[in-house]
Amino acid sequence: MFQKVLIAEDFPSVNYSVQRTLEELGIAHNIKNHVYYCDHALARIQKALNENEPYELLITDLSFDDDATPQEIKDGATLIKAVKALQPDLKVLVFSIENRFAVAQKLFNELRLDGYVPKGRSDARDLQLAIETIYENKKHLSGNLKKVPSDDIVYDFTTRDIAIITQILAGATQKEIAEYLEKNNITPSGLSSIEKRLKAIKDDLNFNNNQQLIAYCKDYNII
Amino acid sequence: MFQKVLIAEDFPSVNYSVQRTLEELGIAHNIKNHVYYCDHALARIQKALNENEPYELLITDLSFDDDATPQEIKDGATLIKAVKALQPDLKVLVFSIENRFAVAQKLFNELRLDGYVPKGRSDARDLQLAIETIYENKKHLSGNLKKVPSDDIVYDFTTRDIAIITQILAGATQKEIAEYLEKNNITPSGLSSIEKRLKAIKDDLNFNNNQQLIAYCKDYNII
DNA sequence: TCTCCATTTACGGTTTCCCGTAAATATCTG
DNA sequence: CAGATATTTACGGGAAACCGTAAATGGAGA
Repeated sequence: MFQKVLIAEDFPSVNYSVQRTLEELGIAHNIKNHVYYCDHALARIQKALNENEPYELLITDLSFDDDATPQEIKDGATLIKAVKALQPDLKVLVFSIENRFAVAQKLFNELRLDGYVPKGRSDARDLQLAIETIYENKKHLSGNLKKVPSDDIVYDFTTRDIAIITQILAGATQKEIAEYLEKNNITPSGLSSIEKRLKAIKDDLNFNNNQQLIAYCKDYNII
Repeated sequence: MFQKVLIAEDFPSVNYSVQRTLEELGIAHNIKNHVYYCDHALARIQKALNENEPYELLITDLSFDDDATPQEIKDGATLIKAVKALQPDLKVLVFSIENRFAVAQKLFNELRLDGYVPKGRSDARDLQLAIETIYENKKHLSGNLKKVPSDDIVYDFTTRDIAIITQILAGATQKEIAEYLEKNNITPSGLSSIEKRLKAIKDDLNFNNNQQLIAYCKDYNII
């Protein structure tokens, strides 16, 4: 079994139980292996590398609450990217409240993830199984992930789309949004282009009005 | 310190660490005192009462994931209401991911809650402090709750408002919503009344358009 | 440079929404 | 029951959004 495992998780209430799961797998407990910030996680991995005692596995959350301590890296995905650049062979297991299949799948594809376990009703067992699977050099995508059909096609909004939607939520009219885009050199900026883009998105997602689009964006944490 | 404490929490990853916190406070560990469903919690409290060994404290989550096991009681607030009816002197501490001050305050007022701790960066310590405070017969409202100014005035939508907004999100036009209200005997149902109501809400909340209203509802879990 | 193609903008008609006012209906009060 | 008040609806003008088409613009390649 793994000997050196790092946990990056901002909530002590979760961090503790991951520790417990590791102990049940016979992985020795060490206070230094539990960090509450992404920056600390990266620093510890770097340090371990320097000391020629690299970590074998990183278990990380995806979202980290902001607090008084300003951080360079503010979320798990960015952390994983940085970590993989530093130590490509390090196994990475995500343990997150996010339980949409598509989100996990995206991380597997983009970040060469080794495992994904959503927090949930059987997360302790799930986590244990994932660690064992990864130890055997296999990937582990938890079966407890929500595989909603519509979820597999997460609409990909461009940064311009996001800008438009953000302006809508700021209370701007479409004419004002056109002026805003022009001012910020976001092209195309014409009023007509905005109308067309919104229509195209709504057509794709089978929506009748913009309110539905806003709800969709909120549901999928796009804004 | 308390001797008999019941934990109602659906995620093992959180349940474990609450157990640990209790142990650190010298409260004896017993597998029967950790339940994963609201119905089980109520049953255990009833049983303890019958055996003349009542619980002293209930630590409960607010939201419980649905799964294959159908439940009578599906959320913490309902559980607390039922529990207080059964054993009015039982202390209740809520431990939830929800960290809005207004939500906690509402529970204090309506359910005679004894403590509220949001999951977060210092939740373990926070939880410990809360239990100690409650043991001294005092109320504990965690200082880590988000006290957003706008949060204190959560706009109170009527069931008719919710119906209108739901119809908007179903893609209905205002004319169609009027027909819908009429069909469902929700008064007033006139098109004009819908226009006026939406305008009134937007005026109150300083919004320019309905999209902002939808975003607001999503942010505050109104729909 | 010219042509072709794709993208963007301009324009006009239509629908929906917005918003004030007036009429109609309901509710309350003596 | 009459009169006063409040609520709801009807109506109409105007603004914003919607939507198709045509004109303009901008590159890429010959």
